[in-house]
Amino acid sequence: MTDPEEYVELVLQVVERVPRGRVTTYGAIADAVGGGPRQVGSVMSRHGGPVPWWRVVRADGSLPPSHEDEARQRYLEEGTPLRRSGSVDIVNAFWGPQ
DNA sequence: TACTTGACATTTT
DNA sequence: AAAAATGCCAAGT
Repeated sequence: MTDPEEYVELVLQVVERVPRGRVTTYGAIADAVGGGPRQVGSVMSRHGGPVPWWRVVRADGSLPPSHEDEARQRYLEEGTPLRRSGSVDIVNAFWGPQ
């Protein structure tokens, strides 16, 4: 059941489903596809290239520690609600797996 | 089998 | 508000 390859596909599909201008969290994805948030993050680091990885943020709205600057540009272009703290306004921008 | 590591989360200092 | 400590899950060594 759920081979590693399938698990990766599930995660990537959820990310692709995130609407423009919204974001989701690793925990939400983990809750939807199973496993733990760390596992989701690991999958993203290995196979998150071709998907809008900037729409996936940490639980408090902070950006991934590896590509914040890139992600911030995307947010400015897409009109994602940002906070003065430099993080995403997770309260208004959060999108959960439907 | 045991220890270490990692795009995390939550609670406590 | 920011940093450290603890818990969690799976994979690699």
